[in-house]
Amino acid sequence: MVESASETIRSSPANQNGVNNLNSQSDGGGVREGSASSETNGEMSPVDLLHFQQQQALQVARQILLQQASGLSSPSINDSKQSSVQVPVSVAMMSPQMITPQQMQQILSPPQLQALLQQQQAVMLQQLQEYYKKQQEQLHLQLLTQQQATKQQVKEQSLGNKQLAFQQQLLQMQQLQQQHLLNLQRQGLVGMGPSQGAMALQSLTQAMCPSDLQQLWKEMTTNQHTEDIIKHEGLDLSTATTNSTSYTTAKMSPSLSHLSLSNGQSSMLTSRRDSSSHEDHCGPHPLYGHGECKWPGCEALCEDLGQFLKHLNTEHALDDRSTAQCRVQMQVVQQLEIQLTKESERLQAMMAHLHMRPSEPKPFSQPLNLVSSATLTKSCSDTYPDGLPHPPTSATAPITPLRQGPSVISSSTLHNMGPIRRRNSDKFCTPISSELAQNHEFYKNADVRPPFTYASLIRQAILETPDRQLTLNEIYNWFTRMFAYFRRNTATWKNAVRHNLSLHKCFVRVENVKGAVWTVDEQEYQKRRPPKMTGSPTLVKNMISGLGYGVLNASYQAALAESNFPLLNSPTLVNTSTSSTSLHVAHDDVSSTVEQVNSNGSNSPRLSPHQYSHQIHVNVKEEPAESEDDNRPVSHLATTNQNVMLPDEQDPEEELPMEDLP
DNA sequence: CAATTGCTAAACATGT
DNA sequence: TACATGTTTAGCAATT
Repeated sequence: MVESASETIRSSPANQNGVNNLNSQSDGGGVREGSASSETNGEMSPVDLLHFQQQQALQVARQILLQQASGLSSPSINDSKQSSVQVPVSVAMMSPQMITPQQMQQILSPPQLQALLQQQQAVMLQQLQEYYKKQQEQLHLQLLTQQQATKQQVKEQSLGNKQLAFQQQLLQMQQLQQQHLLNLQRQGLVGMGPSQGAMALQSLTQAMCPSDLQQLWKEMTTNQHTEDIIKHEGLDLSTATTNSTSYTTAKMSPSLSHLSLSNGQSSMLTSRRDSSSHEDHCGPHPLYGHGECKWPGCEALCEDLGQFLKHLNTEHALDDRSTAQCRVQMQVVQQLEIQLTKESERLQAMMAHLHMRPSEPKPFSQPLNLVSSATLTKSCSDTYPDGLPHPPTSATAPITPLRQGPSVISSSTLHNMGPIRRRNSDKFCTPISSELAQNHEFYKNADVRPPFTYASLIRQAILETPDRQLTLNEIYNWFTRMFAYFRRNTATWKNAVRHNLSLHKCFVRVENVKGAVWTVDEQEYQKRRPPKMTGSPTLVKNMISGLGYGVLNASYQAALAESNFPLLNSPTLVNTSTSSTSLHVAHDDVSSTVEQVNSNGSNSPRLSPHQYSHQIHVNVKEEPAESEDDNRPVSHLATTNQNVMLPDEQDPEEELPMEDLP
C-alpha cells in the first residue's frame, strides 16, 4: 500500500469544544475526600478497628438509605440521627449530605447500579416486614400488659391511660403502614416487578390490615422467634430498622395519617391544608423542604405548601417523565439497600473470620439475591429502555433530566457524558469479560456507555469468538449486539473502532480467504499497558471508584484506605474466579472486584467459585503469584512477567498471552 | 510540567 | 458514485 496521505492539511475541527467540555463534568462528581486522619486507630484491636470501620460504613449506608427511602435529602435527620457515637473525621467526611443521589449515580457504575438495584425490593420488604413485626410485637406487649393491668389493678383510670397509649400506638402504626403502602405504591407505579410488587403489597397488607391485627398479635406470640431469625440472618439490620423506625416516626406528619391508600398522588393532594398543625419542623411533605421542591432534579422554589402542591401537581403529574424519575429514585434506593446488605454480610463474615470461627461458612461469596437480581435486571431493563424516549443522538450531548427524555437515563446520562477516557478495564483488573458477563443484560439494554476502552472492547469481541478473529463488520455487530449504547452514534464509534484497530499494534489484520479479519496479539496488548498498582490510597481509590464500586464503597473505601485497611491495600488479595460465562461472581465486594487478577476471562473461562471462597481467606500481602492452582495461565504469567511478586506490577488483567495467534 | 493514553474528528486511500 | 474498510493526523482531556 502506498500511502501518500501524510500530507493531510486539516482545518482544525471547530465543533469539538462543546463535546469535550462535557468530559470534566463526568468526573467532577467523584468522591473528594479530604485528608484522612487515622485517629480511629487509637488503641483498638485490629478486630475492633475492623468492626468499627465496618460499622461506620454501615451507618453511613443506613443514613443514606433512610434519606433515600424517604425520597429526599432532609438535612434535619442528619443532625438528629442516631449516631450518638462521636464520629471520627473519616466518617464525618462520608456524611450523607455529601453524597447526593446524583453523585452516587456518578460514582456507581451503571451496571452495578442497575444490577444492585434490582435486589433492593426484597431487602426493603424484609425490612419493612421486620419493622412491622416489631411494631406488632410492641403492640402485643402493650396489650398483654394492659390485660394484666386490667386484671390486677382493676381500676379504669390507668386502663384508660393505657388504652389511650395503646390506641395511639395503633394509630401510629396504621399511619406508618399507610405511608409505607404509599411508598410501595409509588414504587409499584414506577415499575416494580409485577411479582415482587404483588408480593410486596400482599405481604404487607396482610401484615398490616388493622382488622387482622389481633390475629397477627396472636401469631406473633407464637412466632416471635421468626423475628429473631430475621434479625440474625446475616443482615444485622436491626439497628437500621430501629433507626428507620424512629426516623419515620418522628418525621411522619399527621397529615399523612389519613391519606387514602388508593393513590399516592391524589392522597398527597388531599393532605394539603390540614397539615398545618405541627409539621412546621417535620416537613409536611416528603417532597417539600426548605421552600423547594425535592423532586429529583427539580428544586423549584415554592413559598408554601400549597404552592408546592400545585407545583407538584402540574410539574410532576403522572406522566412518563415522572414515572421514569420515580424509577430512578427507586433504583437509587434499591442500590443502597443492597449495598447495605452486602456490607452487613461482609462485616459478619469478617467478624466471623477474625473471631476464629473456622467452620464459618463464607457467606460473602454470594449474596442471597443474586439470582433474583439477575432476573429482575433483565425484566426491568427490558421494560424501559425501549419504551421510553431516548435522549438525542449526539453521543456526548448532555441530557438534562428536564427533557422529555426521562431520567431513566439519568443514571446512564452521567456515564454517557464525554469520552470513555480511562476505562477501568484497562486500568486495574476488572476483566472486561467478567464485567461484561455480570452486566451483560444491562449493557445490552441500557443506553449506557460501557466503561471500557475501545481497545479492550475490540479485543473482547475478538476473543469471544472461537477462532479469535473477526471482520470489522463482525466487530461492529458485536458492539451493537452487546451494547445498547453503540446502537446509536454509529459514525463516531465505528470510526473509533477502526481507528483503534489501525492504531494499536495489538490488533493484527489478517488476510483471509473471504477478506480481512482482525485478531489480537495478546502480547502486544499486554505490553501496551503499563502496569501500575501501588498501594497508594489514591490508586486504591481510583481503582475502586473506577470499578464502579459504588458510592458507599467509594466513601467507605476512602476511610479504609487511610486507615490501611489490609484487604484494600494488599494488592494481591484474593483471586476471584470469574469467567466470561459465569454470572455468579458478583462484584459485590472490593476484593472480588479489585483483584480479579488472573481471571483471564476470555481465554480460559473457568475457575470455579470454590477457588474464590477457598482463597478468600488468604489475605496475604504479596503471596506467590496468584494461585498457581488455577490453570495454565499462571506458568505463563510467571515467565512473562517476572514481576509477579511485586505488588506494584500486578497486572490486573493477567491475560496470559501465549497460546495464540501468530 | 511533560509524557502517555484514550477519544473524537476528519482527511484520505483503496476496494467493492 | 456510494459505501465499507483502513490508515493517518490532529486536538483535547485526563492521568501519570
